Amino acid sequence: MEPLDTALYDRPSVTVDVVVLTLRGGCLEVLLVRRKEHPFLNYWSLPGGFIWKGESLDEAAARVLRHKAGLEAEAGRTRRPGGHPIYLEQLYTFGSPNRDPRARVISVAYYALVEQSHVREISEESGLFRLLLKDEENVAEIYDAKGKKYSLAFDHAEILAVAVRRIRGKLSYTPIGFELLPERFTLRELQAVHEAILQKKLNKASFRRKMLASGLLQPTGEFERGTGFRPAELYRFRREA
Amino acid sequence: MEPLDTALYDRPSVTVDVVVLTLRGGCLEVLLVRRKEHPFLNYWSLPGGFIWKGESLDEAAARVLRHKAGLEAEAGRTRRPGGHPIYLEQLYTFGSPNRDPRARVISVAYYALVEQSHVREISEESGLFRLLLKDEENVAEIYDAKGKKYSLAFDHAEILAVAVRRIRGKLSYTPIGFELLPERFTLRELQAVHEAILQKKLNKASFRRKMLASGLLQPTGEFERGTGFRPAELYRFRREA
DNA sequence: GCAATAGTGTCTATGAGACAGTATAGC
DNA sequence: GCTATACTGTCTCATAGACACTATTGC
Repeated sequence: MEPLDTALYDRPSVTVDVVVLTLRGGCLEVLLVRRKEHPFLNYWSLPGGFIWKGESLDEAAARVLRHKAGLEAEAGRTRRPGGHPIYLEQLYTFGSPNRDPRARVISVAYYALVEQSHVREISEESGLFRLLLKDEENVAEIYDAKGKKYSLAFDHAEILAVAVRRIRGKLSYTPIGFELLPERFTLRELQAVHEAILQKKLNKASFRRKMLASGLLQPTGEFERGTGFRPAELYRFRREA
Repeated sequence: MEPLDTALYDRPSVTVDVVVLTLRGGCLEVLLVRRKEHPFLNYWSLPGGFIWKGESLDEAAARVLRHKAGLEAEAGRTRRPGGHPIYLEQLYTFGSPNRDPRARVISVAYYALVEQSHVREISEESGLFRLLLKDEENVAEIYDAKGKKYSLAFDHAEILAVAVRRIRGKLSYTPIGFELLPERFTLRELQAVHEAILQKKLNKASFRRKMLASGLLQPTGEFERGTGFRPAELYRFRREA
């Protein structure tokens, strides 16, 4: 077997960028990190990194999640601190020839769904930003808590747009809203997650019926406490199904 | 701006592989090419190629479609010989560290939907093969016209499995079946496409209602000829919608 | 009792499947 | 007339939205 002649072709660098999504205050938010290098010095950007030798794409994404987002992970099986895995899925691969001004860099984008309490608080180097995607737009908009708008490094605003569209589409046939909630949650909380992602109000009775009929929710027999009104039952996601 | 230090990281080669799907004899088929090099010498494989400098991933996929599958294309806008574009979409990126025994090769897979008459006839170097994906399997099976089964090069049987699952999912919320048919077609032909992809019989009246209600079909006022039974009206896909 | 939300029941509209019935081509 | 398929009408069933009604908590 002769060695592969790679000199004839472009030899791009390949990175993995991870869109870490969470829910806070009824809004979809994304974890961004501040760049410490040129180009786009001091711009906010998606956490990412180059692929290492001997590492699969999934493993690289889990490593980025662990090192850059502080989310515990095992090789290939990223886990929440609590124990069960963080939702992590490949999104799309971005490879416009000039998306990085330094060199040819192809980015395999992933997205992760994380419960808000597991994400580090905002700091100088990283933070959660509100994520807004208008219909018909192909770039997402990013705001901090004060409502200030930011431009992102590279084509990361486009990657975010693809991520939001993907999760909206996915939600319409899969109830992945769980992944943004603690292990036990009420149906009201789950409905709020769906409403925040889909950006529209849902019918309460219908939402309950559909969720319970799916067989994916397991009632725990326990209830909320100290709500000031009738407490709702807590459910758990049946991951085996 | 300092140059990117790429020596610290793995520098994989990046290829594009295209799953060209078509419909023949009521079955989903895929275009494969025979390898002329090691590894997997003489094995059938997906048409593919390395990414060139200055070329986007979409453009690379269109080029592979044009050169290796003989399907006319313009930069970024692959077109059928007749005039309207061939459906071409990014599928998934495969990057297991040992998927190519020679070197680290990451493959960005695309899939294309093509009318059967536009695909070259079977030859020594390329041909159409019947494509079968069993439930719960993560590799597809490949058969020639005589029913002989083949093993594919690299992880291409896995790529095909992902492609079949993607098109099945897509069909349930988008009527991409057109893309496998000539410009004008009957509702019976369209239904046959859906049945072949989804691997199940559909209700005729219901299928008609749904398709006509979608507003995506334009009646031409013309009819089939020489069928031996009542001829059906020919429809056209309204691409502007 | 009041406020607020949990959880249920009922009506309606919509859309899919089943199936029968009429229409139209070649023979 | 016969056959095969096109195309339509109707019934039923499942599901979603609308909305009202009862239940349960803290105050």
